[in-house]
This record gives sequence, C-alpha cells and structure tokens, in this order.
Amino acid sequence: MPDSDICSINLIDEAKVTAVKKAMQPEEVLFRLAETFRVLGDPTRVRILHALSLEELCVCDIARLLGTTKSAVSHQLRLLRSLRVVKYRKDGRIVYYSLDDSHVANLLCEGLNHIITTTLPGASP
Amino acid sequence: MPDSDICSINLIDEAKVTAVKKAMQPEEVLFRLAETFRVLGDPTRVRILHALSLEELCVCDIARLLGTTKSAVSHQLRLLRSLRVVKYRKDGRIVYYSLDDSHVANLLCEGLNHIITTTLPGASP
DNA sequence: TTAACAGTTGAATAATTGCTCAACTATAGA
DNA sequence: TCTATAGTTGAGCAATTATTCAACTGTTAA
Repeated sequence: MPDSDICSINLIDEAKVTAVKKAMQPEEVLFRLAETFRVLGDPTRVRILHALSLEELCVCDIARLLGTTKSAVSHQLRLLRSLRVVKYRKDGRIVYYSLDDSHVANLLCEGLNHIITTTLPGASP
Repeated sequence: MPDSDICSINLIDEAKVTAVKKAMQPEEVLFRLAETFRVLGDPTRVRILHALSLEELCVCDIARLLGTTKSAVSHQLRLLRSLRVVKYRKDGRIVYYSLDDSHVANLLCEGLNHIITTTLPGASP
C-alpha cells in the first residue's frame, strides 16, 4: 500500500469522519449483513429460495424447476442449510426442503417488490 | 451432465412443479433480484453504503473510515456508480459521493434491522 | 436379494472478483 | 510554473466460488 494511497497526513474532514465512524454499526454487524445479502446474491440460490417461498419442494423437483442438476442444487442447499436459511424433512428417500428463516423471506419479498415496481412501465422514480 | 443426475424420467410431483413454475417470477426479474443482493453482499461495499447512508463523503474520507486504500474504494465506487446505487458531485478536486437509490437504502435498513434484532440477547426467534 | 433412484459429497475445473500496484489526470496553492 | 494531492484506471494476482463429474449412501419395490 503506497503512502500516497492512504490519505494519512491530510484527510478532508476529520470531524466528519470521526462522527460517522461513531454513528456506524459495529464491524461485526456489517459483516453479518454482507453475509446475509451474499446468500441472496446468486441467481441459482435466489431462484431456489423464491420457489421454496411458494411451496415445499424436494431436490429433484427443484432441479427440474431450474433446469439444472440435482448435484448443483444439493450443493447450494447444503450452504443454505448451514446458514439456517432452509430446513428439510425426510419422507422415505425423498427430502423436502422449505424456508426456515422468515427474515430472509421478508428480504426476498422486499427486494422483489422493489425490482417489480422499478421495472413497471410507469413506475415512480 | 449424467442422465442419472437430471430426473428426466420420473419426477416426484409434476403437477406441483408445473404450478410453481407458473407462479414464479420471470427469469429476468429473479436475475436482477440476485444482482441487487450481490451488490450488497460484500463487506467493503456494505460498509461504504452504510457510511453514505449517514453522510455524504469524499473518497479519501471513506478510505480513512474503512482503513483501506483510495484505490480499493474507488474501484468499488465505480461499480456502485455503474449500477446507479451512488451518485457524486465534484467540488474542485474533491469528489463527494452519496446514495442514489432509495430502494437499496431501504433494503440496507431492512437488513440491518433483521441482523440487529436477531442478534439481541432476548430476541424472539 | 437386487435393481433403481433420491440425494449427498469431495475433488477438480473454470469463472468471477476484490485488492494491490503503478501510472495517470486534474485541480489547488505556493 | 511547479509541486502536492484527490481521484481514476488498467493490469496482474490471489482468493473465492459455482458447477461438473464420479463415486457413494440409503431407501423403495420387484
């Protein structure tokens, strides 16, 4: 990191920087926030979660729905499981998945509303 | 893609798959939804956006705030600019950035609430 | 018992991506 | 004019990651 790249001598507005730093959420909160959004920031995962927000589904049907392999879906479901975003129940050899985190479901819904309203022809800016 | 990996012959519940597929948002909407979340799904960007939600800031002060380089910040700001998430105004050689997309600001706020409430000691499940 | 299938998993690969470095532009002030 | 500094940018690098492939487990049904 070159010295010239970090404005260590003259920063523009020290008081403002100090005030904002104080008002900001703790590092860990922002890190977890980014992690939450990152889970939703992939087309495959967002499609899986959107589908599961409509109906409980097994791996095979999810794969069929997305036009991809069971393996790819299973890998993503493992990630979503580890983050407590989805839960599952076994019925014989079939595993049914559904949403587990209502907060994530809310964010998904919220995000969808924004996308749809901003995409609408006469949408307000 | 091995044949055995795509359940092409016997899917579990064809009627359900068809119904869900019909009820789901169009591909393009879901893709843009993922893109929106992806922008928020990085610690550096989420910290920049959170800071800008509190105050208009120049590149140098953002870098100071995050303890990183102006270059790293500028790269991320370029991305955020291209997606119309932030806007800027020039004052001499100083460039002030601020949020441009109220929808993103809402999502940020919504996400923060969820993180904070679920992190609180006596938070409801 | 055995064949078929739903699902999982680890390794490998390919693509994406965030940061660093160095060079550059443009503006302010001496 | 000359120097210092705010900011941008492109190339390169290292780390992450989504998917594929192949092998595996476990359950159902013949």
